[in-house]
Amino acid sequence: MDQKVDTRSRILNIAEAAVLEKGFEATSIEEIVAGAEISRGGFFYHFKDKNALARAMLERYIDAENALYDDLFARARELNDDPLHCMLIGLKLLAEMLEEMPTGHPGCVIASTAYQDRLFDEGVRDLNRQAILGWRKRFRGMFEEITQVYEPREAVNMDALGDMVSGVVEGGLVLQRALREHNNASEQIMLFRTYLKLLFADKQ
Amino acid sequence: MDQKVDTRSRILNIAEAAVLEKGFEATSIEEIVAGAEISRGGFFYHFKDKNALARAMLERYIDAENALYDDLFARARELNDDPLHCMLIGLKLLAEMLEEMPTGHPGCVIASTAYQDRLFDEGVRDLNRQAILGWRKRFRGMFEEITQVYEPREAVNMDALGDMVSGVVEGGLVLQRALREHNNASEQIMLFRTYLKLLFADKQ
DNA sequence: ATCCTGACTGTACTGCGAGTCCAGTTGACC
DNA sequence: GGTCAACTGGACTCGCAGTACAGTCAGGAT
Repeated sequence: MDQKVDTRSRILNIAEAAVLEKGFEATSIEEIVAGAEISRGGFFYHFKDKNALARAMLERYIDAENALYDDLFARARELNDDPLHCMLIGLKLLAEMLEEMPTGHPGCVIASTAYQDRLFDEGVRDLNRQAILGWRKRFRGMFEEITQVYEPREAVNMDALGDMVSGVVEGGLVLQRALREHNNASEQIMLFRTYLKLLFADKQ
Repeated sequence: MDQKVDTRSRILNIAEAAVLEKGFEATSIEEIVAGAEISRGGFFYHFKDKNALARAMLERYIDAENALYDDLFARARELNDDPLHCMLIGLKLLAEMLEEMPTGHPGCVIASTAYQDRLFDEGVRDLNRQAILGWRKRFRGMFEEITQVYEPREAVNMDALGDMVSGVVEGGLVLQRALREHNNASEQIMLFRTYLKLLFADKQ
């Protein structure tokens, strides 16, 4: 129970790698079971269909992403107590993290899921939606803290600004994937960081 | 030859609507031929396989998008000769255009293709890449014109800033699609517009 | 009038992958 | 020794992509 990873997790690991590399539809159950060294029957024992697999993968991915953000901004907070600088440091850390991934970031499952959503059931779609709404709330909260200290130079909708973090990451990953370049996402985050510096230049 | 749309275009129209609504994989040749009222043989007469269809669709989509940008910024230029204001007006027009689409923007084929790229051959992938590089060049050119008149408050990489237009649109469309909201993309564009206003605030 | 060609129709076939069904095996723990 | 969870293995259906090919049909070219 400690030495060998349990089968379900092994399936998820193999599937995640394959799906991030080539997409959900292009990944066959055949190759997943081959990679995990189980039988087709074994796969369907754990997941009633591909939809259930997608759902489990998405849940795991979202949890990991949230844990990453928690960690990143906690570290940033340790370095600087000012909410703006905390945000700026967190974004820098995020950008660095994306750059350090040798093959480039695996690519956000959110976008991939969004564009193939007819393949999935309502549960999967809703999971996706809730994840983005969660990030909106997280970042809007951080931006509201900033506005208590800094006067924004231009009026902006805080929900939209919160969404922009996710949007810039997603958009950057799309570019990176399509262009086959390696640091578009981190560059885009750094540009967004500059935006925040310009927006919150003056203390209240 | 005038009255009825030729079969190839009819196939592309039907396919485009279906693909934008539910994705490429989820669209079967069966339903395309049913919609276009032709036989399966007829379909394969025009397109050797689904890949050729994807390629033709992408070509048409990219041409349309480029024509749209040409038109938008030409109109903006008529309204104001200053390169910054031309850019700001063009983005406003783009945002308005996205909002006016009742069902929301169909969703950019670029992102969709990027995340399913293993389904496609090198030709399709390259088409995608070239399109984004074209937009990078277009917007970088516009930003360089702006910097000849306005001093940017912060140093930014002009290629990355050019990419940010595409990235913000793509990212916004991903959010919109996943959230099932209607104006995220236009909101994101307006936020990016504010960024430019802050970045190029002072004349040289 | 005839021939040719481009644009199809219609049918029959292969092959792959998802998903179902189910009978049987194996190892752990109670 | 019995029970149960975690499988294996094989046979089957179904939908869809793609192949193959024979035949039809309208409209020029000669």
